[in-house]
Amino acid sequence: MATADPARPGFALPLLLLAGFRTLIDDLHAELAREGHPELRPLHGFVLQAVGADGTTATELGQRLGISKQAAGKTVDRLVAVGYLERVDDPTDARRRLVRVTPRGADGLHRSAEIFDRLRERWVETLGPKRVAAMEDDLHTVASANWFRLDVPGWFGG
Amino acid sequence: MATADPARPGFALPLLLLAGFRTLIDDLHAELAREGHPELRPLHGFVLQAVGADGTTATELGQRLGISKQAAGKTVDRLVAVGYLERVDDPTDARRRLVRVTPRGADGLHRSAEIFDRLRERWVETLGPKRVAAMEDDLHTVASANWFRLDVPGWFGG
DNA sequence: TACGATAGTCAACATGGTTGACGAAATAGT
DNA sequence: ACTATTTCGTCAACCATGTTGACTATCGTA
Repeated sequence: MATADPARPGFALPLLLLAGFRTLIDDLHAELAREGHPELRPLHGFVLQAVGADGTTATELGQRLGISKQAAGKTVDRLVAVGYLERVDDPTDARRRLVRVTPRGADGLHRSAEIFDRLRERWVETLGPKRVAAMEDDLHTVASANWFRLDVPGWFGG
Repeated sequence: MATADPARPGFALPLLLLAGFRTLIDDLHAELAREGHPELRPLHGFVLQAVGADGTTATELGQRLGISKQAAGKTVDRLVAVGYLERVDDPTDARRRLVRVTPRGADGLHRSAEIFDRLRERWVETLGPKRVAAMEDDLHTVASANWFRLDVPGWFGG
Protein backbone atom coordinates (compact mmCIF):
# COMPACT_ATOMS: atom_id res chain seq x y z
CA MET A 1 0.00 0.00 0.00
CA ALA A 2 2.47 2.66 -1.12
CA THR A 3 -0.34 5.11 -1.69
CA ALA A 4 -1.76 5.30 1.83
CA ASP A 5 -0.73 8.30 3.88
CA PRO A 6 -0.56 7.27 7.54
CA ALA A 7 -1.48 10.82 8.56
CA ARG A 8 -4.70 10.63 6.57
CA PRO A 9 -6.10 7.13 7.00
CA GLY A 10 -8.92 6.19 4.66
CA PHE A 11 -11.24 5.15 7.45
CA ALA A 12 -11.47 8.74 8.70
CA LEU A 13 -13.25 9.94 5.58
CA PRO A 14 -16.55 8.08 6.12
CA LEU A 15 -16.57 8.99 9.80
CA LEU A 16 -16.09 12.66 8.95
CA LEU A 17 -18.86 12.57 6.35
CA LEU A 18 -21.20 10.89 8.82
CA ALA A 19 -20.25 13.36 11.54
CA GLY A 20 -20.95 16.26 9.19
CA PHE A 21 -24.32 14.83 8.22
CA ARG A 22 -25.18 14.16 11.79
CA THR A 23 -24.19 17.62 12.92
CA LEU A 24 -26.46 19.25 10.36
CA ILE A 25 -29.39 16.97 11.12
CA ASP A 26 -29.01 17.34 14.88
CA ASP A 27 -28.84 21.12 14.58
CA LEU A 28 -31.86 21.10 12.29
CA HIS A 29 -33.97 19.15 14.72
CA ALA A 30 -32.86 21.14 17.73
CA GLU A 31 -34.05 24.25 15.93
CA LEU A 32 -37.22 22.55 14.63
CA ALA A 33 -38.08 21.54 18.19
CA ARG A 34 -37.66 25.17 19.26
CA GLU A 35 -39.98 26.28 16.46
CA GLY A 36 -42.81 23.95 17.43
CA HIS A 37 -41.94 20.63 15.78
CA PRO A 38 -40.40 18.48 18.51
CA GLU A 39 -41.94 15.25 17.20
CA LEU A 40 -40.19 15.38 13.83
CA ARG A 41 -37.49 12.74 13.57
CA PRO A 42 -34.63 12.80 11.04
CA LEU A 43 -36.36 10.28 8.83
CA HIS A 44 -39.64 12.17 8.85
CA GLY A 45 -38.38 15.30 7.14
CA PHE A 46 -37.10 13.24 4.25
CA VAL A 47 -40.35 11.34 4.02
CA LEU A 48 -42.34 14.58 3.94
CA GLN A 49 -40.03 15.82 1.20
CA ALA A 50 -40.60 12.61 -0.74
CA VAL A 51 -44.38 12.92 -0.44
CA GLY A 52 -44.16 16.38 -1.98
CA ALA A 53 -46.72 19.10 -2.55
CA ASP A 54 -48.90 17.02 -4.86
CA GLY A 55 -49.27 14.03 -2.59
CA THR A 56 -48.61 10.44 -3.53
CA THR A 57 -49.55 6.89 -2.57
CA ALA A 58 -47.85 4.51 -0.18
CA THR A 59 -46.70 2.28 -3.01
CA GLU A 60 -45.20 5.14 -4.98
CA LEU A 61 -43.60 6.55 -1.83
CA GLY A 62 -41.97 3.18 -1.25
CA GLN A 63 -40.55 3.25 -4.75
CA ARG A 64 -39.17 6.77 -4.25
CA LEU A 65 -37.51 5.85 -0.99
CA GLY A 66 -36.29 2.47 -2.12
CA ILE A 67 -38.32 0.52 0.46
CA SER A 68 -41.31 -1.84 0.26
CA LYS A 69 -44.87 -0.55 0.04
CA GLN A 70 -45.56 -2.13 3.43
CA ALA A 71 -42.72 -0.26 5.08
CA ALA A 72 -43.82 2.97 3.41
CA GLY A 73 -47.36 2.38 4.65
CA LYS A 74 -46.21 1.89 8.20
CA THR A 75 -44.13 5.06 8.10
CA VAL A 76 -47.11 6.97 6.73
CA ASP A 77 -49.21 5.59 9.61
CA ARG A 78 -46.81 7.08 12.12
CA LEU A 79 -46.67 10.46 10.41
CA VAL A 80 -50.45 10.51 10.20
CA ALA A 81 -50.58 9.78 13.94
CA VAL A 82 -48.49 12.87 14.72
CA GLY A 83 -50.36 15.08 12.28
CA TYR A 84 -47.86 15.62 9.49
CA LEU A 85 -49.57 13.54 6.82
CA GLU A 86 -53.16 12.66 6.04
CA ARG A 87 -54.78 9.97 3.91
CA VAL A 88 -57.71 10.69 1.64
CA ASP A 89 -59.59 8.36 -0.66
CA ASP A 90 -58.88 8.77 -4.33
CA PRO A 91 -62.26 9.52 -5.98
CA THR A 92 -61.03 8.12 -9.29
CA ASP A 93 -59.69 4.82 -7.94
CA ALA A 94 -61.14 3.14 -4.86
CA ARG A 95 -58.01 1.05 -4.40
CA ARG A 96 -55.78 4.07 -3.90
CA ARG A 97 -55.46 6.13 -0.74
CA LEU A 98 -53.71 9.40 -1.45
CA VAL A 99 -51.13 10.53 1.08
CA ARG A 100 -50.94 14.31 1.48
CA VAL A 101 -48.86 16.69 3.58
CA THR A 102 -51.03 18.50 6.13
CA PRO A 103 -50.62 22.24 6.81
CA ARG A 104 -48.59 21.29 9.85
CA GLY A 105 -46.39 19.08 7.70
CA ALA A 106 -45.96 21.87 5.17
CA ASP A 107 -44.95 24.23 7.95
CA GLY A 108 -42.31 21.79 9.14
CA LEU A 109 -41.04 21.35 5.61
CA HIS A 110 -40.83 25.09 5.02
CA ARG A 111 -39.00 25.69 8.27
CA SER A 112 -36.60 22.84 7.50
CA ALA A 113 -35.57 24.47 4.25
CA GLU A 114 -34.98 27.80 5.98
CA ILE A 115 -33.01 26.21 8.79
CA PHE A 116 -30.83 24.25 6.37
CA ASP A 117 -30.07 27.51 4.56
CA ARG A 118 -29.04 29.13 7.83
CA LEU A 119 -26.90 26.13 8.79
CA ARG A 120 -25.12 26.22 5.45
CA GLU A 121 -24.53 29.94 6.00
CA ARG A 122 -22.89 29.11 9.32
CA TRP A 123 -20.53 26.73 7.54
CA VAL A 124 -19.77 29.45 5.00
CA GLU A 125 -18.90 31.86 7.81
CA THR A 126 -16.55 29.31 9.35
CA LEU A 127 -14.96 27.79 6.27
CA GLY A 128 -15.47 30.39 3.57
CA PRO A 129 -17.82 30.20 0.60
CA LYS A 130 -15.27 28.61 -1.73
CA ARG A 131 -14.50 25.72 0.58
CA VAL A 132 -18.16 24.87 1.16
CA ALA A 133 -18.91 25.06 -2.56
CA ALA A 134 -15.87 22.87 -3.25
CA MET A 135 -17.11 20.29 -0.77
CA GLU A 136 -20.52 20.23 -2.41
CA ASP A 137 -19.09 19.99 -5.91
CA ASP A 138 -16.64 17.26 -4.95
CA LEU A 139 -19.25 15.17 -3.16
CA HIS A 140 -21.52 15.53 -6.14
CA THR A 141 -18.69 14.25 -8.33
CA VAL A 142 -17.98 11.12 -6.30
CA ALA A 143 -21.40 10.33 -4.82
CA SER A 144 -24.12 11.53 -7.13
CA ALA A 145 -25.38 7.98 -7.61
CA ASN A 146 -26.54 7.87 -4.02
CA TRP A 147 -28.46 11.12 -4.10
CA PHE A 148 -31.68 10.81 -2.12
CA ARG A 149 -31.43 7.22 -1.03
CA LEU A 150 -32.90 7.31 2.41
CA ASP A 151 -33.35 3.74 3.53
CA VAL A 152 -30.75 4.49 6.16
CA PRO A 153 -31.86 2.49 9.23
CA GLY A 154 -32.24 -0.74 7.33
CA TRP A 155 -29.24 -0.15 5.12
CA PHE A 156 -26.91 0.73 7.93
CA GLY A 157 -28.23 -1.60 10.57
CA GLY A 158 -28.75 -4.59 8.39
CA MET B 1 -33.06 35.19 4.12
CA ALA B 2 -30.79 37.45 2.11
CA THR B 3 -27.93 35.05 2.68
CA ALA B 4 -29.33 31.95 0.97
CA ASP B 5 -28.08 31.27 -2.53
CA PRO B 6 -30.90 29.62 -4.53
CA ALA B 7 -28.31 27.79 -6.62
CA ARG B 8 -26.86 26.18 -3.50
CA PRO B 9 -29.77 25.32 -1.22
CA GLY B 10 -28.84 24.35 2.31
CA PHE B 11 -30.75 21.10 2.22
CA ALA B 12 -28.36 19.68 -0.42
CA LEU B 13 -25.42 19.66 1.96
CA PRO B 14 -26.67 16.90 4.31
CA LEU B 15 -27.83 14.80 1.38
CA LEU B 16 -24.40 15.10 -0.24
CA LEU B 17 -22.64 14.18 2.98
CA LEU B 18 -24.92 11.19 3.43
CA ALA B 19 -24.43 10.15 -0.18
CA GLY B 20 -20.67 10.37 0.23
CA PHE B 21 -20.75 8.28 3.38
CA ARG B 22 -23.05 5.78 1.78
CA THR B 23 -20.91 5.48 -1.32
CA LEU B 24 -17.82 4.69 0.72
CA ILE B 25 -19.61 2.19 2.95
CA ASP B 26 -21.32 0.46 0.04
CA ASP B 27 -18.04 0.19 -1.86
CA LEU B 28 -16.33 -1.12 1.27
CA HIS B 29 -18.86 -3.89 1.79
CA ALA B 30 -18.96 -4.86 -1.86
CA GLU B 31 -15.21 -5.39 -1.68
CA LEU B 32 -15.38 -7.07 1.74
CA ALA B 33 -17.93 -9.52 0.36
CA ARG B 34 -15.54 -10.31 -2.49
CA GLU B 35 -12.74 -10.91 0.00
CA GLY B 36 -14.68 -13.42 2.08
CA HIS B 37 -16.74 -11.32 4.47
CA PRO B 38 -20.22 -11.17 3.00
CA GLU B 39 -21.95 -11.24 6.42
CA LEU B 40 -20.38 -8.01 7.65
CA ARG B 41 -22.96 -5.22 7.81
CA PRO B 42 -22.10 -1.52 7.94
CA LEU B 43 -22.72 -1.38 11.65
CA HIS B 44 -20.56 -4.40 12.37
CA GLY B 45 -17.31 -2.90 11.16
CA PHE B 46 -17.71 0.03 13.49
CA VAL B 47 -18.57 -2.24 16.38
CA LEU B 48 -15.46 -4.36 15.74
CA GLN B 49 -13.42 -1.18 15.65
CA ALA B 50 -14.95 -0.08 18.95
CA VAL B 51 -14.15 -3.42 20.59
CA GLY B 52 -10.52 -2.97 19.63
CA ALA B 53 -7.50 -5.22 19.90
CA ASP B 54 -7.58 -5.43 23.67
CA GLY B 55 -11.21 -6.45 23.99
CA THR B 56 -13.78 -4.81 26.18
CA THR B 57 -17.05 -5.49 27.97
CA ALA B 58 -20.60 -4.99 26.79
CA THR B 59 -21.15 -2.14 29.21
CA GLU B 60 -18.01 -0.31 28.12
CA LEU B 61 -18.83 -0.94 24.47
CA GLY B 62 -22.21 0.65 25.02
CA GLN B 63 -20.54 3.72 26.49
CA ARG B 64 -18.16 3.98 23.55
CA LEU B 65 -20.96 3.73 21.01
CA GLY B 66 -23.39 5.90 22.92
CA ILE B 67 -25.99 3.14 23.37
CA SER B 68 -27.27 1.19 26.35
CA LYS B 69 -25.42 -1.81 27.73
CA GLN B 70 -28.42 -3.96 26.76
CA ALA B 71 -28.28 -2.84 23.15
CA ALA B 72 -24.53 -3.40 23.09
CA GLY B 73 -25.04 -6.89 24.51
CA LYS B 74 -27.55 -7.78 21.82
CA THR B 75 -25.24 -6.52 19.08
CA VAL B 76 -22.39 -8.55 20.53
CA ASP B 77 -24.69 -11.60 20.52
CA ARG B 78 -25.23 -11.23 16.78
CA LEU B 79 -21.55 -10.74 16.02
CA VAL B 80 -20.70 -13.77 18.15
CA ALA B 81 -23.25 -15.78 16.16
CA VAL B 82 -21.49 -14.96 12.88
CA GLY B 83 -18.02 -15.55 14.29
CA TYR B 84 -16.55 -12.07 14.49
CA LEU B 85 -16.55 -11.70 18.26
CA GLU B 86 -16.22 -14.09 21.18
CA ARG B 87 -17.00 -13.85 24.87
CA VAL B 88 -14.66 -15.13 27.55
CA ASP B 89 -14.96 -15.03 31.31
CA ASP B 90 -12.79 -12.51 33.09
CA PRO B 91 -10.67 -14.48 35.60
CA THR B 92 -10.26 -11.40 37.77
CA ASP B 93 -13.94 -10.46 37.97
CA ALA B 94 -16.68 -13.07 37.75
CA ARG B 95 -19.28 -10.45 36.84
CA ARG B 96 -17.51 -9.40 33.67
CA ARG B 97 -17.57 -11.22 30.35
CA LEU B 98 -14.81 -9.95 28.11
CA VAL B 99 -15.70 -9.40 24.47
CA ARG B 100 -12.83 -10.09 22.07
CA VAL B 101 -12.36 -9.90 18.34
CA THR B 102 -11.81 -13.36 16.83
CA PRO B 103 -9.14 -14.01 14.18
CA ARG B 104 -11.89 -13.79 11.58
CA GLY B 105 -12.99 -10.45 13.02
CA ALA B 106 -9.42 -9.19 12.99
CA ASP B 107 -9.10 -10.23 9.35
CA GLY B 108 -12.23 -8.26 8.48
CA LEU B 109 -10.96 -5.25 10.39
CA HIS B 110 -7.57 -5.38 8.69
CA ARG B 111 -9.11 -5.67 5.24
CA SER B 112 -11.51 -2.82 6.00
CA ALA B 113 -8.63 -0.48 6.78
CA GLU B 114 -6.87 -1.42 3.55
CA ILE B 115 -10.03 -1.01 1.49
CA PHE B 116 -10.77 2.39 3.03
CA ASP B 117 -7.25 3.48 2.11
CA ARG B 118 -7.79 2.36 -1.47
CA LEU B 119 -11.18 4.11 -1.64
CA ARG B 120 -9.65 7.33 -0.38
CA GLU B 121 -6.95 6.97 -3.00
CA ARG B 122 -9.67 6.73 -5.65
CA TRP B 123 -11.15 10.00 -4.43
CA VAL B 124 -7.68 11.55 -4.56
CA GLU B 125 -7.28 10.42 -8.16
CA THR B 126 -10.63 11.98 -9.06
CA LEU B 127 -10.56 15.16 -7.02
CA GLY B 128 -6.89 15.75 -6.32
CA PRO B 129 -5.08 15.38 -3.00
CA LYS B 130 -5.64 18.99 -1.93
CA ARG B 131 -9.39 18.87 -2.35
CA VAL B 132 -9.76 15.62 -0.39
CA ALA B 133 -7.51 16.94 2.39
CA ALA B 134 -9.53 20.17 2.44
CA MET B 135 -12.77 18.23 2.78
CA GLU B 136 -11.36 16.26 5.68
CA ASP B 137 -10.00 19.33 7.41
CA ASP B 138 -13.21 21.29 6.94
CA LEU B 139 -15.42 18.49 8.19
CA HIS B 140 -13.18 18.12 11.17
CA THR B 141 -13.61 21.83 11.85
CA VAL B 142 -17.40 21.85 11.77
CA ALA B 143 -18.23 18.34 12.96
CA SER B 144 -15.54 17.13 15.32
CA ALA B 145 -18.04 16.87 18.18
CA ASN B 146 -19.79 14.02 16.41
CA TRP B 147 -16.68 11.96 15.74
CA PHE B 148 -17.38 8.26 16.26
CA ARG B 149 -20.98 8.45 17.29
CA LEU B 150 -22.45 5.39 15.71
CA ASP B 151 -25.93 4.98 17.08
CA VAL B 152 -27.15 5.63 13.56
CA PRO B 153 -30.20 3.36 13.16
CA GLY B 154 -31.85 4.54 16.34
CA TRP B 155 -30.75 8.14 15.94
CA PHE B 156 -31.90 8.46 12.37
CA GLY B 157 -35.00 6.32 12.54
CA GLY B 158 -36.25 7.48 15.89
C1' DT C 1 -67.68 -11.45 -18.24
C1' DA C 2 -63.68 -13.22 -16.59
C1' DC C 3 -58.94 -12.66 -15.76
C1' DG C 4 -54.59 -10.41 -14.71
C1' DA C 5 -52.44 -6.42 -12.64
C1' DT C 6 -52.39 -3.07 -8.95
C1' DA C 7 -53.24 -0.83 -4.12
C1' DG C 8 -53.53 -1.49 0.40
C1' DT C 9 -53.47 -4.26 4.54
C1' DC C 10 -52.41 -8.03 7.83
C1' DA C 11 -49.28 -11.25 9.84
C1' DA C 12 -44.88 -12.97 11.12
C1' DC C 13 -40.34 -12.04 11.65
C1' DA C 14 -35.31 -9.73 11.88
C1' DT C 15 -32.50 -5.98 13.47
C1' DG C 16 -31.40 -2.28 16.38
C1' DG C 17 -32.87 0.64 19.84
C1' DT C 18 -35.18 1.78 24.67
C1' DT C 19 -36.43 1.28 29.91
C1' DG C 20 -37.16 -1.38 34.02
C1' DA C 21 -36.14 -5.20 37.03
C1' DC C 22 -33.20 -8.46 38.90
C1' DG C 23 -29.40 -11.71 40.60
C1' DA C 24 -24.58 -12.30 41.27
C1' DA C 25 -20.30 -10.49 42.35
C1' DA C 26 -17.05 -6.83 43.62
C1' DT C 27 -16.12 -2.90 46.47
C1' DA C 28 -16.58 0.52 50.10
C1' DG C 29 -17.75 1.75 54.83
C1' DT C 30 -18.50 1.04 59.53
C1' DA D 1 -16.02 -9.15 59.33
C1' DC D 2 -20.45 -7.76 58.11
C1' DT D 3 -23.34 -4.84 55.62
C1' DA D 4 -24.51 -1.55 52.09
C1' DT D 5 -23.74 0.11 47.65
C1' DT D 6 -22.22 -0.23 43.13
C1' DT D 7 -21.37 -2.63 38.96
C1' DC D 8 -22.06 -6.26 35.25
C1' DG D 9 -24.76 -9.00 32.70
C1' DT D 10 -29.17 -10.63 31.48
C1' DC D 11 -34.27 -11.07 30.94
C1' DA D 12 -38.56 -9.12 29.60
C1' DA D 13 -41.48 -5.92 27.38
C1' DC D 14 -41.80 -2.60 24.19
C1' DC D 15 -40.98 0.80 19.96
C1' DA D 16 -39.32 1.95 15.16
C1' DT D 17 -37.90 0.39 10.90
C1' DG D 18 -37.37 -2.89 7.60
C1' DT D 19 -38.41 -7.55 5.20
C1' DT D 20 -41.41 -11.37 2.71
C1' DG D 21 -45.68 -13.73 1.93
C1' DA D 22 -50.61 -13.93 1.70
C1' DC D 23 -54.85 -11.87 1.10
C1' DT D 24 -58.89 -8.71 -0.40
C1' DA D 25 -60.76 -5.25 -3.17
C1' DT D 26 -60.68 -2.83 -7.24
C1' DC D 27 -59.38 -1.52 -11.89
C1' DG D 28 -58.55 -2.31 -16.71
C1' DT D 29 -58.79 -5.13 -20.50
C1' DA D 30 -59.02 -9.31 -23.67
